Amino acid sequence: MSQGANRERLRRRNLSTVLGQVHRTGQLSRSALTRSTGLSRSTIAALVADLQSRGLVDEGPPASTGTRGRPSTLVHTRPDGIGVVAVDVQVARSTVALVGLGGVVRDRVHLDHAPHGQDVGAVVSALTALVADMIDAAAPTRVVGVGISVAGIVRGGDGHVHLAPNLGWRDVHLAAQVQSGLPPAAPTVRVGNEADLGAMAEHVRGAGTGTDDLLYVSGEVGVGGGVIVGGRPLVGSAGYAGEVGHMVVDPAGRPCHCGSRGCWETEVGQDALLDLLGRGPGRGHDAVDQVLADAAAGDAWAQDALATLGGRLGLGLANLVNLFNPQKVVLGGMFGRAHPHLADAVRAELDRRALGPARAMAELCPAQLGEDSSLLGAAELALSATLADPTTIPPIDPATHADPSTRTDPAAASG
Amino acid sequence: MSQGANRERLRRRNLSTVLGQVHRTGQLSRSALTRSTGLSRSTIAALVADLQSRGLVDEGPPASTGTRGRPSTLVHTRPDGIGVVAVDVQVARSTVALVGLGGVVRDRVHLDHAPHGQDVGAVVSALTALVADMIDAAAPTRVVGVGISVAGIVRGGDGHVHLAPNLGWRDVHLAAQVQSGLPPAAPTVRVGNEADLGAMAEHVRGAGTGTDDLLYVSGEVGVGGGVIVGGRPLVGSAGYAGEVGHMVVDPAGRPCHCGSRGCWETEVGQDALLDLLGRGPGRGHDAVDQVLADAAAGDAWAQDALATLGGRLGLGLANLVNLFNPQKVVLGGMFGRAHPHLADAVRAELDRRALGPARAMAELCPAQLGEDSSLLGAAELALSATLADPTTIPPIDPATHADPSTRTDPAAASG
DNA sequence: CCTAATTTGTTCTCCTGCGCGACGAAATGG
DNA sequence: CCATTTCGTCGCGCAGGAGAACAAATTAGG
Repeated sequence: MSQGANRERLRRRNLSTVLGQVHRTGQLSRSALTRSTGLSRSTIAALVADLQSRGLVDEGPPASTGTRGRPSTLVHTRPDGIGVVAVDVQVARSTVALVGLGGVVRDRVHLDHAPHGQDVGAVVSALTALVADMIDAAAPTRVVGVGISVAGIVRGGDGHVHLAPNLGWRDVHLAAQVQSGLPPAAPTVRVGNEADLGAMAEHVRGAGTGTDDLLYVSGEVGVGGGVIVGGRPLVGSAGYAGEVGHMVVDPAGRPCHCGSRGCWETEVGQDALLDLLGRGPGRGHDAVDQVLADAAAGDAWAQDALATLGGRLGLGLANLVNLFNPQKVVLGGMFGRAHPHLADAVRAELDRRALGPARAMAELCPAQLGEDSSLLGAAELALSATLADPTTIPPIDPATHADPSTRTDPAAASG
Repeated sequence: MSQGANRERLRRRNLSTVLGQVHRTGQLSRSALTRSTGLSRSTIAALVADLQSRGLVDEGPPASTGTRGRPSTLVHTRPDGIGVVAVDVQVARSTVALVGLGGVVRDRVHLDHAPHGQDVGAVVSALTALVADMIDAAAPTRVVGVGISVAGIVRGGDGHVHLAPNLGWRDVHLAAQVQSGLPPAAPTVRVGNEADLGAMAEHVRGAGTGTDDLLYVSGEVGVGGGVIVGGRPLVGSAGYAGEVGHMVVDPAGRPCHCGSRGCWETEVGQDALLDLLGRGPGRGHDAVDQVLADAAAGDAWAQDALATLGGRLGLGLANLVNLFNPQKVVLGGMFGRAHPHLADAVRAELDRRALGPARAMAELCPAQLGEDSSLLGAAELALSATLADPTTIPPIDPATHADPSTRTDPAAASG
């Protein structure tokens, strides 16, 4: 249950703390590290040197801060140190990207899918090939993880996709399939839910920076949710947590594909918006953008529809605010794009439904990372093992000449 | 943000881990500690000796386990070492108890309240006096904390009760008031929500032992909820999290005292049950017990009413299961007492509404601690600071003769 | 009843890893 | 140009956990 802490774990933890901070901020002085960690200067020096020997960070020239005293050395992520391959699987097309430590997208490839459903195996094979290519092309950057974002019900432990309705997937062992299509020395493949990963990304480098309790709700065809609790993602006992889309908001409401009735996403999903305007549930994304354009141009009908949607959105958000007491409520996807037209209605409903103190501290804001949020979240997922234990990255020993297999994943043994 | 770990904190953490395990299990061998913590035998010996010197634990004679080899020394909580005063504030009467390390209730006093509302100040003063008496009477046990359970919206940080509808309280600085009524040397007073504390208690020593992700839902006049996520209580950014009672399950439902409509607790609270049977919203608790007795005696109307209530309960629980993906759903209060009559209807609704994988792993069970769950949770709350940092308890130095002020709280400085 | 095997407690030494103080280096301010 | 401030580096001290060696306490088996 509770782990004891020995020297090894102590060092690991401190390395993890320092690397994590550099990763988040990208650039940070040693003295800032001493302050934020409470560790001494000599310890910080030793930790940074350790991380440097593993090729994870580098020190740059000190930058004057205008204050008195000797300026502190800057620590930054090493551009070609390590990286991960992040994959965002979407309906129309998927994205495969090489993301470096610090969250920089260094390379990006798209894969268009056939318009009306495609064999799951074919999609997975094509993606796997792209991942393999990207790992190869990344050299000399060592790829330490692969993260995949899927809009569906994903078991965290083994990356099994139980159901991804919009992709038409059911019971796909995604992580295992991709892993088996990669060379044996390839890094571990992990899979996460799109919204959970979006929440993570917004928490680390988006609208939720510096906020340890946030709620991310993303509107697409369905509605996805991700929760950060105390700075950590809420996963539940098997990684299924955060499924906000099927929260019942009206027991007698419209039937949902999940078998229940009156699920939130039947009320605030793409089709619900189009239905409000009498436009059929056709090609969702483009039609929604049309509504947003209309509303922006002053179309009262579109504005009304969005306000109605905002009310329904606010109803569900009120429940979630009561349950999670977040500092920020970040709206992503369609809700983020429609934020200007929704916000007033959402806030009004929150005022009506959510309990006073929890309501008062929950700040509503749109996502900042846009299309990239799930992709960057997938990168965070892939990086998480390394961030938690930087000692899995072997030191670059100048004596022993660089072994090509160094690019493999030494983190596989970690739990 | 992320704390660095130095030697001091390392030791603190290890002491905390060991003490926490002894506290939970009450009795545990040294060798079990080495296994569960991963620390060496010599380290465990040193840690236990340290805790022993602070009067927190003691070693008993080794008990043969039937296996080969030398039997391991048993470590148990020290009966008269430290304790906390736990208070459970309820409508009709409150309880003040002295609870020792290990969760043993060593003394218990009740305070009956006037039938129809009483001045808040009078209640608080009376409780404070009882707490002070109990601290005095506890000697030589050192009282290291005071924990109070209240059915209401409580700010975790400073123990401010924003609203406790059933008590008729609004904006009561409960922690501060009680604290100011105690001697200056008295330990810190903390306040928590009844259901959050109930969840904690069931997690530590009730139906949720060994379960790190559980959901506790308690039915009284209203409906309270507490969530344990990854072994830790879900508090949110200000401690307001877990307010399940005002989850809207029917936007056009009955008006709730909170100002919203169709809140879950208007559908499954005590009055909702009585309403189903055409019995007015009178004296809740006794009337509910009568319904339960009727149902147990075979009264079909009562059974039907409970089944209907179970369906509504299941609806909300389905939402929560989707959101939190718990391993266990623990029903407390009225729901726990009515479990035999509710369970089938709840399970049926869960099957219909909750998503497959999350539903499959969520086990429904009644609470085990009954009336005492919030009280024991309050004790856990009061103990938490000491459990997190046992070094706040000074060693009992035989050289320096026992200082009477040792009974004060050295944990006040902890964050 | 006695011996072998096994597991644990105890003690001792070793060594890692962090804090601290001293000193030099690099900036600002007057 | 010097005082002041802040920071990096180096050396030392030390806390605390690991591991080995030995003693102790039990079971298994004859």
